[in-house]
Amino acid sequence: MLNIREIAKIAGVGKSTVSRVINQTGYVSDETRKKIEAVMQEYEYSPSAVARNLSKQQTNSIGIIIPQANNPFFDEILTGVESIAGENGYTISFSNTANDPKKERDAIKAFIEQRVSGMILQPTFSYEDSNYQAQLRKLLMRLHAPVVVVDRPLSYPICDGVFFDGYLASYQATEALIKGGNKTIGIITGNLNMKLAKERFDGYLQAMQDYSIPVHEEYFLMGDFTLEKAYDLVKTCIQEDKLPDAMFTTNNFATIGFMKAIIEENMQIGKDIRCVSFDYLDFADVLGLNLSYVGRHENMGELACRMLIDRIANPKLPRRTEIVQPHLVLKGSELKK
DNA sequence: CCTTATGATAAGAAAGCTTG
DNA sequence: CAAGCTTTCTTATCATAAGG
Repeated sequence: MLNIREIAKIAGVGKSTVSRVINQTGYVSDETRKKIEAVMQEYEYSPSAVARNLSKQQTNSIGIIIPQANNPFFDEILTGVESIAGENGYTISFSNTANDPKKERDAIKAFIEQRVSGMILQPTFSYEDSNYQAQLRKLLMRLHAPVVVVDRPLSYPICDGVFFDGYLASYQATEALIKGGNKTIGIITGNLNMKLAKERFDGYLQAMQDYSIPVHEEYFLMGDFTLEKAYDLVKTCIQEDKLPDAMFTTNNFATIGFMKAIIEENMQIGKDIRCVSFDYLDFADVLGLNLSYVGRHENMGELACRMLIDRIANPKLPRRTEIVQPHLVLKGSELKK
């Protein structure tokens, strides 16, 4: 494989000139530029990213950290980041933390060593813990690159962020179930110590209150955003014959656990019980479930990546926070016939 | 003396080699 | 045996030259 020096020799110019052609910087006459381009094409020259990174002391890559790669919602974020990064000439490095703060720290350290140009971080479940945040802050200082936090807001924000109005989303989802004619509406929550889970519960409660729908505590299924827990809770409900008219499932795993239990009992969503889910599951369409859901109005990954690239180009911008709005999609599973 | 154009050189990390 | 130079490849910076 040829290097820049050999290309320069063949073209009969200095390697600085070749470098200027590659990077479209500085002064190069039209004539020499064409000549160099012809040589580069003929010998299929491609610059060494290794040497380029060494020289520039950075990699033109964006690090992305996601807590749970098997959740379709996080996949959506990842896909969004990747597409915007690609359009702008960045590559991405990916790390999955499985919600483990230690793994997250290791991932950030690896990105520090890689000299990433920026990082998109979706923190672990510990995101509200002040110890965790103090450690995180220290590490992020060492990164010397901008960071955008996604989906889980730190209580002491230290960088740009893209978040979601989960309260409003839950309100709208619950409202859809109410307008769908359901009299008793249950909810599968996450751990309510988490702000993210709490606001979804609060949005539900507010909608119920605004429409004067009585709430029954037996329909509050206190879950933890896992499939197994949601499954167990719904199973118990069915066995005790205490299923409400409709269920609002507040994350993807709650939805899947719920569906598993329902399908296992030979019940049909839309017929035996209504449902609106938080976030979109494409396989629900494949199964013909007509599952209504409240999704995100914009792709949070795309938004975060644009924000990060802006910040890399312009480090002195004031700190920015964007709140993505909900997007309700009704397909029929909310209607009591 | 400024603009355009080009080449020489240092810097960047680390392994391998040479020299004292 | 250790200090120091070379090598890898590219970019950024500086120096230089020509032409207006």
